[in-house]
Amino acid sequence: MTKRETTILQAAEAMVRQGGYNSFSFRDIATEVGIKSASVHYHFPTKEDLGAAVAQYYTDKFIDALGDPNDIHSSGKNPIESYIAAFRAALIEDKGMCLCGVLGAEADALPESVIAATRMFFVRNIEWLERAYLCLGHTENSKAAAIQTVSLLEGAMITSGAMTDISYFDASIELLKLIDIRV
Amino acid sequence: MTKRETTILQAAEAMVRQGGYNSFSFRDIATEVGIKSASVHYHFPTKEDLGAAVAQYYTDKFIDALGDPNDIHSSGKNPIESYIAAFRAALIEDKGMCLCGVLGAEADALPESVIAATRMFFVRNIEWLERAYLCLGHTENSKAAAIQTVSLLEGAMITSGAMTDISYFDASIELLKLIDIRV
DNA sequence: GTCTATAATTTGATAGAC
DNA sequence: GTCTATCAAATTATAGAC
Repeated sequence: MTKRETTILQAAEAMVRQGGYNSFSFRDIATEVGIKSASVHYHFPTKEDLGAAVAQYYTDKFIDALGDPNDIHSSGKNPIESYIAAFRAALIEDKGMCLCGVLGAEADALPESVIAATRMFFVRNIEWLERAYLCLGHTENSKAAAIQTVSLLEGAMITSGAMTDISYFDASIELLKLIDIRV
Repeated sequence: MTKRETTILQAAEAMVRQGGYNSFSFRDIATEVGIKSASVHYHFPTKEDLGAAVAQYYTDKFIDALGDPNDIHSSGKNPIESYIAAFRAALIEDKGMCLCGVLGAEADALPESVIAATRMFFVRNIEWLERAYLCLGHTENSKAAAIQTVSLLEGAMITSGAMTDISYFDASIELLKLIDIRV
């Protein structure tokens, strides 16, 4: 992945997170990056290529930023709280939805490879969360707790975004605290 | 609202729920309904008009189908279970996302009146849920419980849709049962 | 790698006949 | 209300020069 390609993916990420897969064009990306649309096609021949690449780029970046749940736990912190903080930061700092939450909502009309990349976001996040809950002692319900956590956070972003009020996000995630009492 | 306008809104609803606001055109709607695109413009002059109308149509239909939470409770049923069933039916029978969940995810790039109509979906759903939790005895946390419920259901639809596996929806909504123990 | 130029199609929208 | 006809702009994508 060259620097230019990374810059293109960053521009695409911002636009998908604001309005979805069909809300931007190759010209929009090109203008933002400071090149021409034909040059964007050189790096990503079709929009499907670009869509799948940005979903994978976002997922890699997101999972990488989380770090290892066991390491977080070993250092005395709660990995679930770290995970929640990652979503909250994405909502506040980037002022945007979760990229794969948006693509997931539009999934029925997306090209196959974009759907596949979007699905991988959820697979890898649920894997991460399951390991986090396991090291917190949830030996029986770790998979279910993981699914519940990612679902609630995706929904909290949407509710909060639709209401344009971060307090709806914070009110939503309070529900996650109830998972702990189930250990 | 004439029959023709209702038919147009139903076609638009299906398309938004499949792929979002920018995934369909006036021609798509016209073909589906069996008329020409100019005729669609006669009923809904701009796409913003159509978008706002379909969000309001969907919300009215959804809230109306729920009925009154007090009546449900009086008849011996749990209104929250009725609410969950409404979302599950929307996911299975229509094979689509929540229309306002999709629009909420795309909100940053939608026309003002479409965002406003989308926000009303969440306002009215939270109101309904708050009344439901109140009649179940949640006198202190009814608003928070309402927000948590709609967020989790919206997120459960996205996760389930992205994974194309309804079991992710069912695993997600198990978390709502924990709200009861908080009464 | 990036550009100019352009093809082929689609899009939201309007004018005016019936 | 619906149609034909049309428009101007935008869209994805390609060919070929530099």
